[in-house]
Amino acid sequence: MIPISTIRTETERVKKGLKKKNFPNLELIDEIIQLDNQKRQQQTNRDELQKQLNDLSRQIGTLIKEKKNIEAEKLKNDTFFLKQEIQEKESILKDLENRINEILILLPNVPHESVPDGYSSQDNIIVKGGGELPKLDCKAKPHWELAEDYDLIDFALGAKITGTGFPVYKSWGAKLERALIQFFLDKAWDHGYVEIWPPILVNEASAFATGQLPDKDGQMYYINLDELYIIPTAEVPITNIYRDTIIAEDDLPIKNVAYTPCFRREAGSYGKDVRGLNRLHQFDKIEIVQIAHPDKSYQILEEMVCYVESLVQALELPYRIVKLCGGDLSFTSALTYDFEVFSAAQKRWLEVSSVSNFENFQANRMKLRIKTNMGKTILAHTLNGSALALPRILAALLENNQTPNGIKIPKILVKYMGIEMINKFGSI
RNA sequence: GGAGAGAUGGCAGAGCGGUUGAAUGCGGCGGUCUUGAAAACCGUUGUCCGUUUUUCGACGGACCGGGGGUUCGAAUCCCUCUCUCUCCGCCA
Repeated sequence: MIPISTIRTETERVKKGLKKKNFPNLELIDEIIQLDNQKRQQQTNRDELQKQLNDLSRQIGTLIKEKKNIEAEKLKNDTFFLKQEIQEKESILKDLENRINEILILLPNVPHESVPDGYSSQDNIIVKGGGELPKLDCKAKPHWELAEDYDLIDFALGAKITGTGFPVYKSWGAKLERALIQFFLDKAWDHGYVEIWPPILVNEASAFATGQLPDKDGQMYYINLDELYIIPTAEVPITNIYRDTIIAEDDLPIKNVAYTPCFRREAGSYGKDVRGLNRLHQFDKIEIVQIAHPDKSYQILEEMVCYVESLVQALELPYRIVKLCGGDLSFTSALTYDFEVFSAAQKRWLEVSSVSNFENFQANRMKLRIKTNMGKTILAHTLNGSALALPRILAALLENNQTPNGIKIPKILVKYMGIEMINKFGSI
């Protein structure tokens, strides 16, 4: 949620930013400023009346102590109209506040000034590429066929147990999944991220704080009986650790990493894009989260991008880093870099990570603040990134590393797998 | 799931209708003392909103788990929700 003070003091920047995000209702900005003016006016009035009442009450207190009951009763009568007036002002004030809030939660975050204009992924900018595209012969298979050939993943079985989009990993497929999780967690641990193993069900306040609600209501699974949401990403429980807290500047940056399964309803998805591991209802992801001082958050964003890059490099996957344009940016993000990995058999780039700076957008919602060394209390900046999401990494690994003799395990994972190659006759 | 107890400032812990934003202790910060440190002593110590100020600040309002009520006045009384603890039951 954009702080109202930002809207007030940087109106033009906010408008320009929201326009870049293709936000259609820019007139809401003017409306909110007007409402805010009214609200402050109203509060000043209310406070003044409240003061009068408090003064009277105090006087009544002293009078009663001095046994001057008649005078006290007189004063009591005086409070009647005052109270009524306060109540009126109070109710107007509340209405104004509610309306302001309603608008505020509808406004997406203001993008960073470096974010390119654009409407869709077509307009994103490729900032960097790396790794070599594998040369596969024309008989190369997509991962869903390889998964079946080597008995690694059973999509039909998952559909039987649960439904489509809930694959069953088996044998070396299961172990490969576990190896990746272990590798990603170990790597993050070595880079100073404190590991967290959080709940994967969260309450409404948490879902709201990170911005999933109200924006993504309907994309999350919801447990009606207990009014709990099943997390679409570890970002939700991890960032919410710091909801309603004030962190000392010297404790920054806070770096956390968590592995969790993630659940997304993906309502409205269909077609070839959802084949195999490309789009699932349940998948595994390692998420890194940082809480940072506003002055340092963009430097930290670059560091996080570098870190994620080191992961895809370690897995020897061809990748590219994409800077999202305004129209492709998520509701909460100010600047996002996507990582894409090349899936050789599908001949497509698959998104495997999204690294974002939310600036104070989430922090404002969840009242996550920093006590600076100067003694000031300011909103923190929050950042997070996938490091990494497993299914499409797995898809790319299977496809890119297929050989006539089996599927080659990347060197870095050999120690986790205990084998160098998955083949049809057991593995070596 | 059943029965009971409780929720107060960074922490511990008083207050149980009238200058109580809240005693006291610990912690934190500043100072005195010391070659330095410790100890001791003195001072200080939350958050949000608004008004005002060039800044420091000053003033006003709100906040004692959340919401509502009673009252001139509530941390204190009432209702309700949430959470925590203890005992019983169930259980990986």
